[in-house]
Amino acid sequence: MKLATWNINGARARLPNLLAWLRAAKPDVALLQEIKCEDDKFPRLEVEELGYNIETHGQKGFNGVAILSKSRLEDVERGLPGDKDDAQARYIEATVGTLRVASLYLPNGNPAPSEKFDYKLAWMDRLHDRARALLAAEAAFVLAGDYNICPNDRDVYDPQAWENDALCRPESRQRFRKTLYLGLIDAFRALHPDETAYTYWDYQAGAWRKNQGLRIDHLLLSPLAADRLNACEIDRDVRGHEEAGAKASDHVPIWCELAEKGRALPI
DNA sequence: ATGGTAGGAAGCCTA
Repeated sequence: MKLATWNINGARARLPNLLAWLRAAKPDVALLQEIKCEDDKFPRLEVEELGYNIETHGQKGFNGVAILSKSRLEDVERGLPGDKDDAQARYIEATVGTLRVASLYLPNGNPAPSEKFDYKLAWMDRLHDRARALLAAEAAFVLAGDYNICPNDRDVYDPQAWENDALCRPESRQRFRKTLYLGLIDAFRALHPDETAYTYWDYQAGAWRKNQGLRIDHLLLSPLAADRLNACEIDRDVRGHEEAGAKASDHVPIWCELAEKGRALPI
């Protein structure tokens, strides 16, 4: 199965781009972030016409996440556990076949330090606890989305210029590593250990033209999911695609291909 | 070069 994640930066403004990409890339599961609308405003009919089931966790104006799946979605959970007062729509989880998937939009956290940075770090601690609970249940799972984290300097076009940004701060990277050290793998980095590749280019200052990007969108796989990992790639060209007059998102899709069943280990 | 661009809301905020 092909599982993709994409921060589309507005589901309604980006509908032509979303439909064109779904037709071309044909993911079995697509995890979306920043739909920027309430659940009843999501362009449901147009996406359903392409054969997708849809579950959203939206809010007015900002944030908002969704899961699209060609097969049935079960046991949908909205919101990241651990703070019942958190009103921001940044997390949705569901089961597709035997796989648990989450679409997550991790807080940006700038400026650092600030209340926003504290919220980011607390959110990362909650994500760590959620990953630990899923591991304890021995589930095959993928936690994917816009992590707003550059894991290493290799993932930043200008590490020195970004060293005090919330996306690169040691506190942010430490928490990302802590979750990886539970036993999850960063699918792209596992298959492309030395490659410099980005998933985001700012709209401003000609960042795309100058290839001044960041790798901040990630697919984290549990051991049972990682055993099935065949490929992981970034749809980089999408950054330059206008569709029917709609500008590109500042993020591009990243996807992985998972074998349907566990493979024998190549010993 | 301390600007630049975009989406959604609504007469700014978030990224």
